[in-house]
Amino acid sequence: MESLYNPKGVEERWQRTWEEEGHYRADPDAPGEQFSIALPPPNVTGNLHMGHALNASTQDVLVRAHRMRGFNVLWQPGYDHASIAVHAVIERQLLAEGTNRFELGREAFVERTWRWLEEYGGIVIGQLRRLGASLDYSRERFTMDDDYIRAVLRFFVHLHERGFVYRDNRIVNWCPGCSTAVSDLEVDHLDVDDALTTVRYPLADGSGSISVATVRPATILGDAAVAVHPADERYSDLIGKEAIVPYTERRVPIITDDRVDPAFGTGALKITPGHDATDFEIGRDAGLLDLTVIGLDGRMNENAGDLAGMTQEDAEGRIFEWLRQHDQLEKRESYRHSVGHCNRSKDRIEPLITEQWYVEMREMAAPAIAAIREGRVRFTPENQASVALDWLENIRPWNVSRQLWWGQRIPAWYCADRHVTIAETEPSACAECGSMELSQDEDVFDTWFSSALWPFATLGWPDQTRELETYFPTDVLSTGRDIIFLWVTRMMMAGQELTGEMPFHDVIIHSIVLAPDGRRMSKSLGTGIEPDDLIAEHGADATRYGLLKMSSTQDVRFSAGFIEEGRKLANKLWNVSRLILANAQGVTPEARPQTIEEEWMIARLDAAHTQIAESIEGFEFARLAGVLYRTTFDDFCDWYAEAAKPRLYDRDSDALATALALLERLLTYLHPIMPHVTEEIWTTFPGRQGRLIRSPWPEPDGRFADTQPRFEEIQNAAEIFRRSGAVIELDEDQLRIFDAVVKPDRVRTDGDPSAEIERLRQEITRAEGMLANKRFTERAPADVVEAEREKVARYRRELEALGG
RNA sequence: GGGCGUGUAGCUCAGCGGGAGAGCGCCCGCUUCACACGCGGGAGGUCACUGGUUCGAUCCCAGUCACGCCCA
Repeated sequence: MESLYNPKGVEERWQRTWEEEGHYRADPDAPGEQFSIALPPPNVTGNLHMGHALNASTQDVLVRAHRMRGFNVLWQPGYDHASIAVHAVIERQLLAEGTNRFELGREAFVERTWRWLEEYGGIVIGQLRRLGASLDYSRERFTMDDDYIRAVLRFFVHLHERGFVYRDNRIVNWCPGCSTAVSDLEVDHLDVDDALTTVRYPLADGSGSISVATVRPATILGDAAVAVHPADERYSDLIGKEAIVPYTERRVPIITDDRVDPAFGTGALKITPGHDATDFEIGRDAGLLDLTVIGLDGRMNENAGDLAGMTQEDAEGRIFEWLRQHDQLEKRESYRHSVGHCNRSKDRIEPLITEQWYVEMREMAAPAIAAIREGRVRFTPENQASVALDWLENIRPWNVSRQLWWGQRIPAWYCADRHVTIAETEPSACAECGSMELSQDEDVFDTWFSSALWPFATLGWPDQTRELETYFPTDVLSTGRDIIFLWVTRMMMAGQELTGEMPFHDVIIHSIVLAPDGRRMSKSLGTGIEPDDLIAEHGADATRYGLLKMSSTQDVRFSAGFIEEGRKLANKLWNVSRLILANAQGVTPEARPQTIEEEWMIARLDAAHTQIAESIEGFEFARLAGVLYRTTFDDFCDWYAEAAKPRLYDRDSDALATALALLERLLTYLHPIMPHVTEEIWTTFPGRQGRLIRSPWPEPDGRFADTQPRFEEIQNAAEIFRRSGAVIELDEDQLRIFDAVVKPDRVRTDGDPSAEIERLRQEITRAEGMLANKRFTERAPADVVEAEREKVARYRRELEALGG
């Protein structure tokens, strides 16, 4: 064994071996209680980023720990098809080739997409292998697999049968860049510097005018009303009159609506139902006309009269010119406000009226709300449950159609009379009129509509497979905060609706690893850190350890120190193993404790055992890493191994057998978080067979908890000696350990205990001060008071030993 | 506007009712036969601020000031 642990070859070798030997494979017929996790499907086009790596580390700890505890484990991998992202890539390619998807045709477009994915898609899961993620790679699924598509179509048909599905002309978030509608959740609101224009609208009866403020003058052409707040006295005598819309010179009513903010602009709002979401709602309630003047391409459409075909900017220019000529332009001032942008293409969202498929969600939300409230689905950290609840309680209809070609095509067919037939497979005739001339809806489903089925569609649903029977419902879902609405709540709703069960009972929301500057990692700013690079530099074990150690409940800035700590831990473990194994040829691991340090180390492992169990059950992975670090460095290496060294050098067979057994136990505890180095060491034990990955989880010993105080006396004596050269009295056994660990003949001390004496005197003063306070001794709990008394006694003993 | 969260050592973070902690960095000393990715020692903190509750507050409560994220 080399003196420096080099993870490089070791990690790759074990990843290959574990997978080849089938340790990652799930067998639904195997014994043991089930434990299953569905890996949140990464985007098929993506690369492994920090979130993936942290999330996979989290899940792998749970998966490996449960496997060792004898559970029948499935960790299910796969991809989602990333409808918009992939579609956009292909469209960009076509544009560069001087063509477009319509020239190419739907079938060829989809064919080309598959070919592109074969070459460039699906690399994240391979990268997870390098992290040591023990997914069942043989079960990889894709949301565009034939079976999966069948499940998605079944979902839609089911929702249709339940009466939740409808088609409607409503205002949507239209992304001109992606040429599709996107859901509210796919829109980011960013502050934008705009201009606020105040325009005078003459009253139709010639009695004056009313001024309105707008950030989008081009939409004036689509105005259907002017609205004021009902309580706004400034305008009370104008209500019911008509105003004349500039440029088009149409007459529109002046109405009231309490959604108007009297503090915005002049307090009078132009209502343009075709181009603003709030206006659309006001317009619907007031029975106004939905006039659209901007088309899907973002340009003025045929309703814009002589401005048709112009860009909005050009149209605005013409409208300004007209306003100036007619002296109706009151003012124009700079204005900063929040504007929706597509979170894919970053284009400014155009609110437009289009016909889309919607799913009414309220009825489906109710069981998900109940499950969270009743604790049947728990969130960690707990406060994330309220985020999910808040969204579910205010849920809105879901626009599930996307005007794209890459995805599951909506199973709705139309006859010449526009009757709709919804069916899983292509119908031979219109359900309403029997017409045989049918054409299928051109749109595909929102990607999240399909991934909502992930925890069970990957197991074969709607067929009742062995996998579904064994592994569903799954146990844990681990993901990032931004995915709660997009996915977690939707999986809960789909699960209840289709299987009658919540798809998991625990949701872990992992922290976000920020760039060192405290902002989200950003490729464009160059602040991204690639997990692959960390693995190459420090090893997968160190990367896993570091990511988990740095991710407590709050978001955290990336700090290489945590990864380096993991690397040092691996190296430390490697070297203490060298110490033990170098002397242990032919020895069988067996705990035969005969000395204080051995008994104490067993007690320390027992204590660690409890804390490890608590950390895993409570999903406290940073705490888990901390416990393992301290147990390894402080307890095992600094104290136990140092104390045991003389007997190991003497090849004392009891000491060696015990050392091997204790090391084995330590390796087992460390395996879920650092699988490679632990497996590598474990395998080199004399006469070893089998694999650590499949070894049983240790049981605590429980016999030696009372060794703690006697051992702490040694540790305390060592500290005082090292600081001051003063020797605290110890018994013979304790002295043996003290000599082995401290090596007093080699320690150079100043031999000046005065600083130590001063420190102890201060401590005594503090504790005696407390004890002199009657209110403390009377009101504080008895054990607290007693503890202070004991401290004073101990400090006095130590002071005496120092000659103070 | 509503919600969630964070301000603790130079840095990144634990701790959350009874003596302020870790890792990294810094200083000093160690080629001690597992490890210099090491060992030992040390310096460094009005635990954001102001009140309150308590025998006792970094921890609980109220408010203030900063910062972050989400929803509308």
